[in-house]
Amino acid sequence: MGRSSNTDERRQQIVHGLAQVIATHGYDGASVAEVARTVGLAPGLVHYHFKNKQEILLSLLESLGETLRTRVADHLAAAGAEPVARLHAFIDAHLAVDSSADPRLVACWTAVTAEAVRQEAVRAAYRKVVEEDLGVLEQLAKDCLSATGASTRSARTIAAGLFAAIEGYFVLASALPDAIPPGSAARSTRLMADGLLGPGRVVSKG
Amino acid sequence: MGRSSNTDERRQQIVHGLAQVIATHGYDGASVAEVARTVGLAPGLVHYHFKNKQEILLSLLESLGETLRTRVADHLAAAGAEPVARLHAFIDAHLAVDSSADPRLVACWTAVTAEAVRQEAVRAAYRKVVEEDLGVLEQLAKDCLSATGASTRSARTIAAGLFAAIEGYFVLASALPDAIPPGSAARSTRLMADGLLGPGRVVSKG
Amino acid sequence: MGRSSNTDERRQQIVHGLAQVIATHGYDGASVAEVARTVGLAPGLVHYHFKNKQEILLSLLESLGETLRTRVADHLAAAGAEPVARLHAFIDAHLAVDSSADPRLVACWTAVTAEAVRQEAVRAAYRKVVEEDLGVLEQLAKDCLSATGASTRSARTIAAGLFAAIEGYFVLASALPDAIPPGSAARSTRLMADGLLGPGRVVSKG
Amino acid sequence: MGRSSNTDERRQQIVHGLAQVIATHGYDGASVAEVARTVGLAPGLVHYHFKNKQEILLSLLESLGETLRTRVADHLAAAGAEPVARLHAFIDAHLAVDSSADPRLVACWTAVTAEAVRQEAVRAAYRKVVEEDLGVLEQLAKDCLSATGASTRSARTIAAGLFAAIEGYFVLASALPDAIPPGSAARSTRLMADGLLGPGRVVSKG
DNA sequence: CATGAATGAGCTTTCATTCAT
DNA sequence: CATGAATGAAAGCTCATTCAT
Repeated sequence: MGRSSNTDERRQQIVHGLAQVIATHGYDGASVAEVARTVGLAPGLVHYHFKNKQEILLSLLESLGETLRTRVADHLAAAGAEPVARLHAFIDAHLAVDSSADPRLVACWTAVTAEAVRQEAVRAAYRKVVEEDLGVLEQLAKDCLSATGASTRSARTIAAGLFAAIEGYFVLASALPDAIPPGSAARSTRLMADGLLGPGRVVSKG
Repeated sequence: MGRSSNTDERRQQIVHGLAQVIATHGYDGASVAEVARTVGLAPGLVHYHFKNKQEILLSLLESLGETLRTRVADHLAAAGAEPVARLHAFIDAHLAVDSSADPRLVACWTAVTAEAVRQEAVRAAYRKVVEEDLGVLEQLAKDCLSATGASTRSARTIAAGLFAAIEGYFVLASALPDAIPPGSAARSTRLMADGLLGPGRVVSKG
Repeated sequence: MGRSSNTDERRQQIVHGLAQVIATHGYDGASVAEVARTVGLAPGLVHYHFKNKQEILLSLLESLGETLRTRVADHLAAAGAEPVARLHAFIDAHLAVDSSADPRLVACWTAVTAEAVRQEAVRAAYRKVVEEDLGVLEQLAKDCLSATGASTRSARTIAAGLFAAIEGYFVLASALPDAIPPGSAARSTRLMADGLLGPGRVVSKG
Repeated sequence: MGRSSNTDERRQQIVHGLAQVIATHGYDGASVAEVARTVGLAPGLVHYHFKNKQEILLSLLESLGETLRTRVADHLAAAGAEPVARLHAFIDAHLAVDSSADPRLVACWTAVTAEAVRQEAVRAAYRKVVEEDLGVLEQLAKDCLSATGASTRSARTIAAGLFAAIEGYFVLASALPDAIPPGSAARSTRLMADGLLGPGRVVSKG
């Protein structure tokens, strides 16, 4: 009896709508009304499925995290066992412009990042996603260091640097796409990784 | 003749107010009223000196560009003639945490960047600032490459990569400061530069 | 024949839910959704059993009237035949803090009264309940007056005064409970009754 | 320079508007938009002068308290020194239907009372007004008791009872005006006072 | 130049009510 | 009877911008 629940798909629809609108208008500029219009729903329905606008954003963040996790897993699975190859695979998972890369997601991610700066709850969720990603990256860096007999002390710092480069490419891709020579992001980041892992590698205070 | 115009001073005050507020509330969250309150002016006065809120942002962007230009010039002047030292100076101008570094400016910059994504006029002004900075960086890269007898073809790509890393550190510093090992940003970026300039350096399509 | 209708039971449930919610949130603050949630029903079901929210309120008013009627009847039955004792019993039925007194009902009653001020239909139903109660009170006043050989002309006025005192205690109990010395309401009202019935008793225009 | 401030009169205007609307629609039913329309102001202006709707209500409560204080002072000033006469003057200040009595204010007061039940801040302000009024009433009761050589122990209880009667008449006047014999309220309340002050007067626990 | 009141559009959110299942 | 998703009309509130003084 009763209509069968379609809450999950509705929530997904709304999250998708927010992603669409955020990509071009930013979070503040994404009115609930337009999000609803974008996915063809009545405005009131949005708040039936989500307590408030922030909750949609948190849900979107979760979804972005999930997408990222999947991409990373897929690329790593295809990369084999060689540490550096795996590190490169991680970079490609984030920056390679392949068939499954969605420029809209990048714009979305940078908008979410901007919002994490000023909403505590968003920052917490953002931190979770980032730290998971950073954790994987740190482990990959460790493996690379170990393979050459180097100390793994700097793995975290290396991970942070590479993550910054990736995040920076995202921002640049959103704001000034033509400032990035086409196809250079993944390649350059691999070289930056080489630099971080090389003989002059970072050490703490000496 | 009547009292001398204080327009410039007022405009600076207002721009400064916007910077203050933007750093914590973002651009959308920065109401004209609060900006005025922050610098002790009447709300109406803001629109006497600026056509609209966006114009204040553009003025702020100009001011940020000026600050950046000065910092870079100062660091380069102190760096001497050695190409790699000059490149490191450029990096330090952006990332070194010294007495003249203002975390508020970083937050401000990332907020402005976010706005450049969606306002054409802001993007244009942002592009101008970034391209000037990128231009300097490209030249520094060229000098480094020339010094080793290498082709300068990849200078632009190298500049973009380093700029991305810097921008990424800015974003990370704003959103998740403790994800960056303290003091590591400038050092890591120098290593990334080494990687980009090294033997495996980027080449375009072959 | 199919399952027996449970409409009456459902209606009672819903009315009970409204009473619960009204007591703390007022009528406007009592959303249909929360009323339904309070009694564990689906929101849609409420409008199957009641045309609209007002109808639930009217039903609640009827229920409150019934409760009152019962309390008065019980107290009068236990009071014997002496007129003043019966009047005191009426007062106790409204104000005594005994095991069967429900502070929630008082809050509920005052909320309903407030609503009677602005909804015609509620006022009509409220009038019916009040006038029945007032009618009983007037008769009790008449009996007291007759017993002393006094004119019964002022019975209605006396009844109105006592009813006002009772209603006022209800309001005060809801809004500022600690303004009423504990246990004083019934006792004070009996004294007020003495005053109204006494030698200086009210007379109309002369 | 600049337009001279008219904030005070605007605030008064808005408070007056709320009083008008509240009297017929209750607090929840009084939309800010209608309040503004009632006094011929733009909707946005209301929130320029008041932080939110509740603040208007608190301001109204203050204004009602001031009106009450003035009425009581005026009546007491005209009453002379005789304790019972002064008590009667207090009652008249609240219940006499004279040229300065405003039925709208009564409706307003009952609506505010209803709101005090559920908004903490309103309750606090309401308590302040009521306790000042009750304090005066208690002192008047004490004076009456002292004049007859009786203990003043029950003054507070007497005051609460009379206040309840007054409040009850307010409620009744708002909800069912014709349930009160015209002109009887003040007279009956005086008699109730007689009863409370009489030989059977309230005593605590025996 | 400066003030701060005024405007009105637009936002998020709530909610009584309806309706497909 | 019952469910719970869907609707759409408010509501309170914010704010860039204008303007009388």
